[in-house]
Amino acid sequence: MKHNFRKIEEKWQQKWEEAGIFKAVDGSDKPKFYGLVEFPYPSGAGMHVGHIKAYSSLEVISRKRRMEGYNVLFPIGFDAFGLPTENYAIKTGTHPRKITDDNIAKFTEQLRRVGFSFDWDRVIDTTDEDYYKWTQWIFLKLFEHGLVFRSKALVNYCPSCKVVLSNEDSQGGKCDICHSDVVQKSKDVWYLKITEYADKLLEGLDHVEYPANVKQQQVNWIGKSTGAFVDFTLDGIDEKLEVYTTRPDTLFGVTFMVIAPEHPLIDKYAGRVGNMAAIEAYRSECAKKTEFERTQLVKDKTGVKIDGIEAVNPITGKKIPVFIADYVMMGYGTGAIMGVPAHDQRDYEFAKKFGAEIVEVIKGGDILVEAYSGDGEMVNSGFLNGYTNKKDSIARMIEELEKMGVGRAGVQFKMKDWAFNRQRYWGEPIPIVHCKECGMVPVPYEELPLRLPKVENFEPGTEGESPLAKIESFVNCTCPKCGKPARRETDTMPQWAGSSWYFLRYIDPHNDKAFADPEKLKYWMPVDWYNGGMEHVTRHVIYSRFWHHFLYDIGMVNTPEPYKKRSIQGLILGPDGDKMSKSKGNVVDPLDIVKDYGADTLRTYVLFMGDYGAATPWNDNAVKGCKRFLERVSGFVDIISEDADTQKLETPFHKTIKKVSSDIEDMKFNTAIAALMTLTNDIYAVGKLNKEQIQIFAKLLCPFAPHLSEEIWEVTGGEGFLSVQSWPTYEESKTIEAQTEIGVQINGKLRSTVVIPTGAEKEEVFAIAKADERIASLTQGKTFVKEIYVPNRVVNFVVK
RNA sequence: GCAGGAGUGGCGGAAUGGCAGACGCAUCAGACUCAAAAUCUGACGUAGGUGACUAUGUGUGGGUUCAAGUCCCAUCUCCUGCACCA
Repeated sequence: MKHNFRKIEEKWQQKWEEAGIFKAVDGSDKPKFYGLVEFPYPSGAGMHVGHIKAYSSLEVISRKRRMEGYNVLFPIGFDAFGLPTENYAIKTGTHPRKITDDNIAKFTEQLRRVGFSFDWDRVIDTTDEDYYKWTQWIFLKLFEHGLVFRSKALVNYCPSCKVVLSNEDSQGGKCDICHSDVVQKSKDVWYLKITEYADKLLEGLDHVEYPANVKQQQVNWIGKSTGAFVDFTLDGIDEKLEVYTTRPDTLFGVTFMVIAPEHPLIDKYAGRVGNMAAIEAYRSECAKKTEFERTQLVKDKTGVKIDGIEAVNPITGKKIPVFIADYVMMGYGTGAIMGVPAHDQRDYEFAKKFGAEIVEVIKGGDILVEAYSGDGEMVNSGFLNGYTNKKDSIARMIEELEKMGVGRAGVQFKMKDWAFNRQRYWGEPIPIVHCKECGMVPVPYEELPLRLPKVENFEPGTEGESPLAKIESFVNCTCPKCGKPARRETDTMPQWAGSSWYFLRYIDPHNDKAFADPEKLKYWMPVDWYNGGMEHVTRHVIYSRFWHHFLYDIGMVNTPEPYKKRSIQGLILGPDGDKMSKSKGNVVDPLDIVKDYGADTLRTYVLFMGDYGAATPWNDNAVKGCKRFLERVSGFVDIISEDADTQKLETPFHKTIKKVSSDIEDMKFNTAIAALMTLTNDIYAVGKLNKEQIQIFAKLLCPFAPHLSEEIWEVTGGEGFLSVQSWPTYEESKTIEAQTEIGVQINGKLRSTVVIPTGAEKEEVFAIAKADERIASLTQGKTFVKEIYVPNRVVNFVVK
């Protein structure tokens, strides 16, 4: 049979759609499988081969699950709010709604042509008002439960996009969208209190199957540390200066304090400060630097001593100087630290430069050379002298501090609250009204969705206010509480809002009474397997876990963790080994591959090209190799025979069923496909195969190359769709060959191979090996010291 | 600096401590062809040998073991994430 991929791919895509065989069934009594892939952002560029690889893993697993008798939910949708669309709208003067609709149509067409077995009845679009109604609903629930607050803060601001960015969106000091430098700006910001869930997010990791590096990255991101808050006093002023430290037991070694340049203490006591001019100069210098510069540059410690203010060590009563320095961040801990130069390298460098005293309190290092942060005996530390265990000395110090009322055990997280507003048009409006009388008032639930007004001009204001602020009819409203005139919030939610709960909406996408029916949620959740990219580990995955934990706490979902298992796909690099990018011109368009080689070839290649989790360069020739493989499979149809010779293939078939089945579960798609290629070579070596065998082969190939497999199933007289036939099974006993070739080593070096009956006794194997001509001649006149046999693998004779 | 991962032919990559290089690509030779493409057959880590074979070989240096790509110690390089986090 000729592999006419153009004809058969169109044919089967149409048939699948007409028959609706990939639709998930609500209320089924079959076991369920919920396979999830990260829904795409529908950009104007269309799909990328990376999307194909990202979806292919769960496509294969979902197809296998269906054949194994599961009720499978394998949905797709579009995460369509966001800046790229809005920027394109501004540039072209086209409404983002139209751009989004066009792009979704384009993506949909592309996805269909690859033959993915998505349930197309459940497609969602985060910009659809029936969808974002529920995004707003969840926001109001968060608001109702005190997890939303507003605060003036230094924020990451992108001057080019004119938008406030979260920490997650400005990693490395660059805007995630346009890559310009981010600056610090003071703004009113909506925050979601994700930090309140830091412990739950950390603890939840113990109950999910994520790859070790993914877990580790989330642990680092959350950055929990335990320690203590200690109150220093200021000499002659009735004021506390609170610090956070992980080593309160080094309190006897504190010789100075440092506060962040932005610390409010300075302005409060400006009158007492003798060198305010110098301090102001230093502060404005710091303000010019971005956070990136402040944290990234390897540089000398800088700072200024505050004249006229001294702190008092609560334990020793000693007076110590106070500095401002930019190595202390306002955003972590209390914005103030106690300087322990003997045991903290940063404090050490600072002390050296500014001439502060260095007092050793832990023995074990050489404080003349560098700070010592290891363990050791406590010295110069009053009641702590003689302690050698860090845990004990910390516990004792906290006990003392608590007794004295000047300190307490505490926990800090690196994770910060989630900045949750953007000054942009193309996002979910934040459903809050500002009333002079009542303050911030939530829009009543029954008024949702709060729709985006129609706008002609999407340009944000020069000071970064939202385009919505210019729409009087939107802004002016009445307070839902007191009925007096009020103003609407004009900021919108960030890109990450819609994707924080989308997997719940797939379960019941058309429900207009709730975001999803509780019974359906109970049946389908949690997501059994979620595949996506490494880049979302500290953003989308954390955010969505947070929302889901919250929904669990208010009784809206039945599990705390949304995703049971997470896997990560590796990047597809350009043929030159560089990351694919338009500017390098090394981007491969999946539709070109579909046109030239077929969807089955594309699907097979992206999984065969290498380890699924690793970054692998694209190789056009290797694509042809996969095409050649499928053509050889196609040729099986012409060599069907009910000849007895085909029995030679029994063992290879059972072996392959076993290997393909387990490799798919382990995401070792490359070796699964290799096993099918090996079997193909075996089949051509025999020269024929029977009908049962070709149908088994088609089933094994079906998750990878479903169009060709369906075609083979049909032309060999298979009934119905192959995609819903049962997955082949194997018998362990039939995966074993009657005879096995094993290696024979002398002193660990391979010298010969012999054929033994599989599972033969040790003694028999030794006899066969010794009878081998080469072995016999090499061991002639030598003494056998030791004889080792690894069943069905290798024999090793140790001789002298 | 901290954490995680990876270094295997010309290339992508396989190998529960047990015959390194499965499978594919590229290359070379042969068949078919007027010829080319496609297809089929064979060779294909490196060095030596006509040859059966011999030596050598998984970043580097040690070690454990009858046996190491795999385990241990040290070291170099690369990738990914975090990073003055007190």
